[in-house]
Amino acid sequence: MRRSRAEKEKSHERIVKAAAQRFRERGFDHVSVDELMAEAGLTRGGFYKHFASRDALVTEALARAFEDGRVRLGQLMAAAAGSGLEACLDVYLNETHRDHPAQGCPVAALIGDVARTPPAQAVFRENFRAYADWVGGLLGGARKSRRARGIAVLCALAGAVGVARALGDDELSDVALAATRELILEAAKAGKHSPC
Amino acid sequence: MRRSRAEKEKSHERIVKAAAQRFRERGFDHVSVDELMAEAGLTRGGFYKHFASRDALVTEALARAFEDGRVRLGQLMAAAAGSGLEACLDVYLNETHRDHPAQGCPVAALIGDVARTPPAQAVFRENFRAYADWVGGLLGGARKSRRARGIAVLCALAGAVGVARALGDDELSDVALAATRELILEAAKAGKHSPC
DNA sequence: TGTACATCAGTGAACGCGCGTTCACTGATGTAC
DNA sequence: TGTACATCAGTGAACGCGCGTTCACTGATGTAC
Repeated sequence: MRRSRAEKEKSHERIVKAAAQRFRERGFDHVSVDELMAEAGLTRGGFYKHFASRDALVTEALARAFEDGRVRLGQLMAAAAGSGLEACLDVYLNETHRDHPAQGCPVAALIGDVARTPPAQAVFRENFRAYADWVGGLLGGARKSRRARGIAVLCALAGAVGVARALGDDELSDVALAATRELILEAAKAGKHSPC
Repeated sequence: MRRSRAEKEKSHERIVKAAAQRFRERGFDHVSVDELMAEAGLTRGGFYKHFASRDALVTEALARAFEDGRVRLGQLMAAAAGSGLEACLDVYLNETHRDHPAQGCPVAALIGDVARTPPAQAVFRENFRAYADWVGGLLGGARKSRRARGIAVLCALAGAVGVARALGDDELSDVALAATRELILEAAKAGKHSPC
């Protein structure tokens, strides 16, 4: 039976929210429309009242994942001891983030999938740029190079968490997180008072 | 009709070789058994004379991809101007590597897939460790911390190439590669004569 | 070296399953008067 | 405010397709004598 506009919007939200989490958890594939609709308390058939295709949901869910990530990062940074770069590293490079991709950074969770899903790349690009600029803002040193250095730091962060997840429960997994922290801090220190 | 043992081995090689390339190119999914058998000049039905299951091929192909990568890296390093860390960065962080995942580093191409494919993780772990130690050997500074720093550098490298691929043709893609080069060089310099 | 038989690499059709998408239908919502 | 009708959110069955896996079959290879 028909539902009110407000209820439709709520349903839409629930689908996108579920997708943003499940996609980060298991990738764009390995999550079925059926499963997402069930998690949103609906059934298969209604999906196309909300999205033109599964790919359309992928795009929207990716944008939502970046938004989630921003919000969550904000919360954690506010709670972290101190602030700035070190707080960011603490919040990103830890086991909780590694073990809970569904609530984590979409860059770490979805680079591989995005590389093979052209329709999602525009959303990825825009949001990656914003993330990188935010990270760049935490760095000292020359203002002009901050965007570039922000990008490099974000690549290193995502690479470390991605590798840590691929390594599973190994001890190397923890080393990857800790060593990346040191790598970034050393580079940041060197970047601050340029030639030493 | 039956083939000789030598021919079977050649067939096996062709399948694994094709798989090692296609998997890096498009991920573990998005490559069908049919396609791989065809690329090896065979037909679907014979697959199970070579592998117990598709997953078994995934594992074997991942190991092969690491081997390929090692060989290729060796060749390119030998041809590169100078050697050591800078040659490694030149060889890894460039557009050719970004645009040809099939011949490239399995860490950059497959971290996401491996994280979601437990049976492949043992192979990944072993080979990642070997790669990281090799990279660590290119770094100066304290011997004890070289493994850890090698791991961090490899994470940063893979993260940069992974992100560059996800960004597609954007200018940010080139920035990610160049900025990661700088990040690693700065960190390596700082790491050499520890506190400055 | 030659012969007879078992083995088995490779073929191509078929099976079964999951999944994205479509469709006829229901009945509450939204709208026009 | 009330009534009549069109709209459309959500349902559940069905369709079509791709893919991993199985299977009966073929004929060259490997082996035992």
